[in-house]
Amino acid sequence: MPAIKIEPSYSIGEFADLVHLSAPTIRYYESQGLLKARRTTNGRRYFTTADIKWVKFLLHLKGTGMSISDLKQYVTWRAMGDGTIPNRLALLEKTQADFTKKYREVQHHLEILTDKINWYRQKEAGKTAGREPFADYLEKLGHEE
Amino acid sequence: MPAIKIEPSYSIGEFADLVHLSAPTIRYYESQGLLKARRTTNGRRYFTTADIKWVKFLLHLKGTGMSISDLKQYVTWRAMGDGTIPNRLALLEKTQADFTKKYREVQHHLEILTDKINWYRQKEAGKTAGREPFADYLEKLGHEE
DNA sequence: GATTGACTTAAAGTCCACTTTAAGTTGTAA
DNA sequence: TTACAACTTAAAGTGGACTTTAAGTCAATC
Repeated sequence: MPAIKIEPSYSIGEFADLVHLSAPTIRYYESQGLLKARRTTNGRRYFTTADIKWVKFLLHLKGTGMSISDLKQYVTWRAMGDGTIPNRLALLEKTQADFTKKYREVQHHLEILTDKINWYRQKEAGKTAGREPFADYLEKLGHEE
Repeated sequence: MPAIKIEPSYSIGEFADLVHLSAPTIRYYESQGLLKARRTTNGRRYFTTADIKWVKFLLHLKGTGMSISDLKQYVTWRAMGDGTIPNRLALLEKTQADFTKKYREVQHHLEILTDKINWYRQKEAGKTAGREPFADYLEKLGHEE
């Protein structure tokens, strides 16, 4: 029995598959300072389960609209220790506020799209006698603009 | 009293302001076939209230993720008459399906972001003794990954 | 021991949706 | 009538986030 548990390690190709990114994208992220890869003696990158968790979290942040440079700022602060928690918190709160605003906007776009789809369906079914303009239809639904 | 109501008409600059786009963007959209501008005798574009409605609708579609070329396809079918309603309906339904999927994904990203913000707040308040890893915190909330 | 596939780097290329530039024309106000 | 803002065109430039290319190294299999 080994006294210590051996952490699995992954080549860049394996790692890329695990986080559903391409190997060049991983290298690009590393070049941007979003992650750090360890190296084998002959210079090849390898990654651990902790890296997988980190990248997955990064992708969540990215998914809420943070740019690479926002993420880089976050990472920089993170590396500086707990003293920068207020900075990180402020950055995430701003991201959250911006994203929530956009989220409400696209929700409205989706409502209009859905209205239009239903309007076409009614039109196809001959229920509007093919005549009611979409604007009138929207107004009837209370979805102006 | 005039016998007919005169439709207001807008120069490209006025029109751009009304729909919150730039004049070059309006020209670009026209060049892509997304809208048609009428011209004065000396070649200047002018627009009407119908154009405003159309652009606003276009922007809703765009807001749900339709690309310029998707929109162009839609416009082309629209110009061909009611025979293409099934085509347009299918395009909008696909847009809706794709968008709904993305919408759910970003919703999840937002949840993780919110969890992280709350985790930082607790950490700042000294409530986790500065020790509970974020992964554990997530797990407690049932928000894995 | 030769081939194959995965890795290494730096740099150039791609895509989309605009935006900016350049060079010129036109309409209105002082 | 001269200034100036707003318009016209075609073409080139921008930004972000990768992706692709080129040229080479390394490890494992036949």
